[in-house]
This record gives sequence, structure tokens and C-alpha cells, in this order.
Amino acid sequence: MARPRLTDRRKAQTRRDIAEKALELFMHDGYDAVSPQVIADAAGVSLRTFYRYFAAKDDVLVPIVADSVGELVGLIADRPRPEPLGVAVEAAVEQMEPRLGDEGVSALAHLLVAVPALAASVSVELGRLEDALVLVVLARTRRRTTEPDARVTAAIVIACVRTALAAAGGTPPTPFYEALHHALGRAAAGAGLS
Amino acid sequence: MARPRLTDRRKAQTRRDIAEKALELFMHDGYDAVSPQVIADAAGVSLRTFYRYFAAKDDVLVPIVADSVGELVGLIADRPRPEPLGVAVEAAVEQMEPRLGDEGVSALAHLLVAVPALAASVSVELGRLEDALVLVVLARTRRRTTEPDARVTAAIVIACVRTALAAAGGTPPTPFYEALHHALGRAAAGAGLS
DNA sequence: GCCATAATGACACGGCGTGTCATTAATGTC
DNA sequence: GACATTAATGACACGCCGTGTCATTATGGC
Repeated sequence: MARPRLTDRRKAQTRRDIAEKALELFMHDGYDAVSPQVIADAAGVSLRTFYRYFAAKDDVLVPIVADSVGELVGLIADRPRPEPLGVAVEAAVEQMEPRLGDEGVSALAHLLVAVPALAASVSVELGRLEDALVLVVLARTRRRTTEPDARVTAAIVIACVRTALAAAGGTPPTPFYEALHHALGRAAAGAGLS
Repeated sequence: MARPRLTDRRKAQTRRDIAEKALELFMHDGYDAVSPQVIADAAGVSLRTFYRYFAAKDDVLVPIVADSVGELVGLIADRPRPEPLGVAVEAAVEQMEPRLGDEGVSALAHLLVAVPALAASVSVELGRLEDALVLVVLARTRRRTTEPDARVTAAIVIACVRTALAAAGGTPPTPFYEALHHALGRAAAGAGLS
């Protein structure tokens, strides 16, 4: 049976309701002080239903950043191949720039970096995206890059993303894309190591 | 009251006992299959005592890598200041090299990267060390580097460590120091971004 | 209206980590 | 060597996180 429309919309709505209430509660009371049970109550569903929509408490927030970074990786993959990798990455970042305004990003980023449990989940997620990026790098530089080299490159690009996220969640917050551009530029220049 | 000798030695011994049993059990049965209760039983202490020696289950393994990387940061800080940063880092790595043989490192690294919960804790710990490294970088390059630049540099060095750890825990395992040297060299050369 | 399907709720469970208090062993004093 | 003090331990209870299971309910096709 193809998923019926009404049911589908109701599910999406329930998911939105839960996420919305959760975000409100997190912002108001702090992440650690809000249990899934409280979120479920606020959203008018049972605890078990909360876990049907979100695999874990972390899963309410982490995918927001993970999806964005995943999209970034996809954009890099889609850049024309003759482009040097650094240029492709910068271009992909610029394509993302209008997609997500800087409003609200800072508050979310602050939660993601300031709460240890969330920071940990974000790291794991970025690790997954690093793996995807390795494949993209290899595909773009066919035969001219070995796998370990591609890993290092991917790790450094992801490190730039991580740094930019921290900057966006810091005080005072730096706009995410600005920080990312800055980091990528430094990385391409050897990161001040020489 | 200064901590008495006998008590002190007994405590250290208890801590070693717990860590040793835990490592055996983790290797034998898998990290997730071994609860702190089981470790405590194996070590002949109560569960509550386990948590007096280790703040969390993760805390049995993660400090092993965190301490090593912390030592690396300390070595970098101690390098003579005129040395370029990249040289100082490489020199510090070489100083560490004999300190920890590659035997056993691979098995531990494999646990640390393959178990999500541990990978997450390691990431958080590396984040802390990144903060320390930022200060070191700033101190070494007084006035010639801004804080955001230092952050990027530190993040990239830590990313190299992370990548080397993953390589050491992968199959087939690459020696940790070899992978770290490789990554640092690539990073100093711009990571193939240009 | 009737039946298959899928969402939800209710309950029980195991693991993780913490607070609390009684018990026991070690230490330093007389 | 007995005694008070201090620290380590054990025992218990608790709350939170996440999962398995089954009954209940609502939805969709017929």
C-alpha cells in the first residue's frame, strides 16, 4: 500500500510538533534539563511515540547540521571536474550561503557546541560525512590522489566546518559562512604550519 | 592529612585492577556487551566503587589517548620558539615516537574508532586538546597570528591526529606515527586544495 | 460497514550514572 | 596498644535513556 496522503501529512505534522516543542524546551530550560518524557508530554504524545520519530534525544537537533553538511558534500560532488578542489569547495559553500540565513543558526550552533552530548553526536555525524567526502575527493581527482591523501584532505575540510560551527556558536558569534571561508583559505595556504 | 602511603598504593592498585579487567573484557566480549557492573564484579569491587575510580564507562579507555595527545601538545609548547610551527610539531611527534610502541596501539585504536560511544568521547577530548593547542600556537607566534587563525591551525593539527588514529585502528592498521607524519605533511602543503 | 494495515499507547526491562548513608579499614594520637 | 578521626567501600534507591512487546485505536481500501 502506497503511503496514504492524510496519514502521511499527519505523521509529518506530529514530527514537526515534537521537534518544535523540543527546541522551545531546550532553549528555555537547557538541553540536559529536558527529558524526552517532558518533550513527549508537551507534544501530546507518549514517550514511545517520541522514540518512533526520533531515534534518540540527540536526533532532534543533530540532523539539522548533518543534513546541511551532507548537502554541501553533494554540491562539491556536482561541481565540474576540472575545477581545483579548493575552488569547488568554495563554490559549493557559496551555493549554500543563501539557503540558510544566519538568524537562529547561532543559537542552534551554540547548543550544538556547548552541550557535550550534542557536540559528541555532531562529531560522529561529521565523521560519517568525512567518509562520504573521501569518495567525492577520490572521484574528482581520479588517479591523481591516493586514498590516504584523500582522507587527509577530507578530514581537513571537515575540520574547517567544525571550526566554523564553533565560531558560529561562540560569543560573539561569527557568521558561519564567513568563518568557513576563512578556515578554508587558511587550510589551502598550509594552515600556518610552514 | 597528607595522603598516606599504604592507602595510596592500594588505591592505585585498585584502579589498575579495574582498568585491566575492563580492557580484557572489552577485547573479549565487545565494548557494548560489557557493563560497568560486570567490570566491577570481575575486579572484585562494588559498582559504586567502579564509578569512584572512573567517572564513566568511557573514562576507562579515552584518557589513554587523551593523555598522549596532551603530552604531544606539551612537547610542542616546549620546542624552541624560532622553529616554524610545522617543524615544531614534527619534532614533537618524533619525541613521542619511542614512548609508545605500536603494539597494542592498533587494537586500542580500533576500539576507539569503531565503537560510536567511544569515538564520540574521543572527539570531545580532542576538542579540549584543540583549545590547549590554540594557546600554544598563539604563544609561539606572538603577534603574528590572530586567534581565529590559530584556531584553524590547531583544528587542522588535531584533524591530523584524528585521521592518524583512524588509520591506526583501521584494517589493515597503519602505524600511528607514520600516518600522523603523512597527514601533517599534506596539511602543511595545503591538503591538495589548490 | 468490514478487514488489513499502520500508528499509537502502555508496560516492563536493562544499562548508565548519582546521591545518600551505614560499614569498615586505615591513620595518627595518647 | 586502645581510641578517635578520616577516608574508602558497599548497599540501596533513584532518575534518565533507549528498546522490545503487545494491546488498542484509527486509517485506508474494498
